[in-house]
Amino acid sequence: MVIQEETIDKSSVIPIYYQLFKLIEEQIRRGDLKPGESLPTEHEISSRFEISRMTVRRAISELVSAGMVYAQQGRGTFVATPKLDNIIFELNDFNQEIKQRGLNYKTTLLEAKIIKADAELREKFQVGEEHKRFLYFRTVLAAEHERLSYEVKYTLYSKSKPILESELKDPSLPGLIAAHTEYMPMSSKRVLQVAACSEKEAAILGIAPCSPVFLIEQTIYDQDLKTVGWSKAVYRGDRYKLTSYDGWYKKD
Amino acid sequence: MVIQEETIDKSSVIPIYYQLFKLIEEQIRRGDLKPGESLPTEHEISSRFEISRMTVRRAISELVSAGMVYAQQGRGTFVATPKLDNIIFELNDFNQEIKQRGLNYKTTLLEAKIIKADAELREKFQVGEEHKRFLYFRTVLAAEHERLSYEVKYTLYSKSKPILESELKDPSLPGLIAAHTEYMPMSSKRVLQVAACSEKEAAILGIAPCSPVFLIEQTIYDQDLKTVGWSKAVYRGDRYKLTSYDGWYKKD
DNA sequence: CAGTGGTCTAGACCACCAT
DNA sequence: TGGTGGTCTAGACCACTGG
Repeated sequence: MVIQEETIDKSSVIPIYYQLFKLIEEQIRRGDLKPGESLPTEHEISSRFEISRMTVRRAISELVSAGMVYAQQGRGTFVATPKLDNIIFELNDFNQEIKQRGLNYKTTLLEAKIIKADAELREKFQVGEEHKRFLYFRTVLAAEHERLSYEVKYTLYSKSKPILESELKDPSLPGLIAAHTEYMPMSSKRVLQVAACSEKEAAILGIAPCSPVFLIEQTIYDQDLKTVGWSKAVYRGDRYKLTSYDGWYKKD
Repeated sequence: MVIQEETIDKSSVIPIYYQLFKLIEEQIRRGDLKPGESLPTEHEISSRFEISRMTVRRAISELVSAGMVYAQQGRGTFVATPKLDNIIFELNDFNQEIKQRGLNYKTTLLEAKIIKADAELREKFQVGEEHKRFLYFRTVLAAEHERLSYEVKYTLYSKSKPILESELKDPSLPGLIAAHTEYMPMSSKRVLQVAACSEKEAAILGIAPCSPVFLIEQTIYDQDLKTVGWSKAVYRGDRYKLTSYDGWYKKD
């Protein structure tokens, strides 16, 4: 497969590896290089453009990262088939979309208190009798006076700097834990389910009981995989959705 | 910050860059290197281990990919703070979990036919009067005689190799399109919502009407972003969930 | 200005694959 | 055995940051 030579400018401020990456990417997108076909060898590209093989490898490694080609030692480098059957839903924050719409959103703190550890909480946090106290608080997010989500959060309690109400309204539980406990959140697990909301949740969100909702439970761990935080969030099913893009979109 | 020297073995079959990557990763996990702290400079690591700076850079680039450090030109390289507020739900196939449980699952083809394009379909596929025919089919996935999901799928129809029933049962619509049309799927968009299932869907899945369900609509595009396939899938809310892990898990 | 990371070179040796 | 990608070297020059 012939790669156009005239589009590499070695004196450009744009890195050579990046120019080459874009060049090959474009050929794949246009269909000049089809899935399963092989790229020229690294040595061949290197000598054709009179650039170092290491620079060629840098360009190819970018293509590999983008999932557009794959390399096989001893055989060659080949154009990949777009994988469209993966599902990857990603968002920085479930509420980000709401915020980005520029709506007038507001977080309300419904309740916040120190509670005694009961058996269920100790089970969740895998702690014994020595931990008697947890911080417990509940928040509601609303936009344009419509309530959108309801969250219940728990963390291990440790006396430290006083916590401001504004901090409890911050959606980031890991951030709160990092700032106000001795623990450093290192990883987190989330489980997303659909559910019919309870009467209590329905009343808080102002929707009909049994309406379908997103339910996200988050568990936060420190570096020893000790549970240091837990939250359960309910999101109105008619106001949230997740969108995912797969394959080879151009995003230049 | 001191990095242990004795753990790099230049004669090992394990690449040097990988040993160094693991070495620094471990120090970050253990907390020897804390978020915000700087790594030794590339030159310093290079000379301390008596390895090339390019090799050091390779190790650091792996750490950057893992999200554990970030580099700033002219300043240095720093340990990142784990980002736990992202949400990334990922699965190769929404049904993969079901299959992995080793359950006896089965896909049933409910209906398959060539249909005339109506205005709604032409709108969805952004085609004019020239496309009169679409392939339309519906499938149900069951495991252990319990119906789990229901899917409705459309593709542009083009006369080609005959399609086997087994191919219509395959969950991959992009695969079917690649194999039996002139189009090459290159990208795809999915929207996930929660919904209360309709009476028809409830009857098919054997659940109560208005039960909460996952609803995933997928649109498949070719390289020119022309729509070449569309599907709508309904998944029982009480049988599916999405799990996401964030932060610095070890997965050795 | 000195020090940092970013790019690039022109080689080298190796493991792996196909023939 | 020859060709491929994987690793590694010992330099070089640059752009950017900070004092």
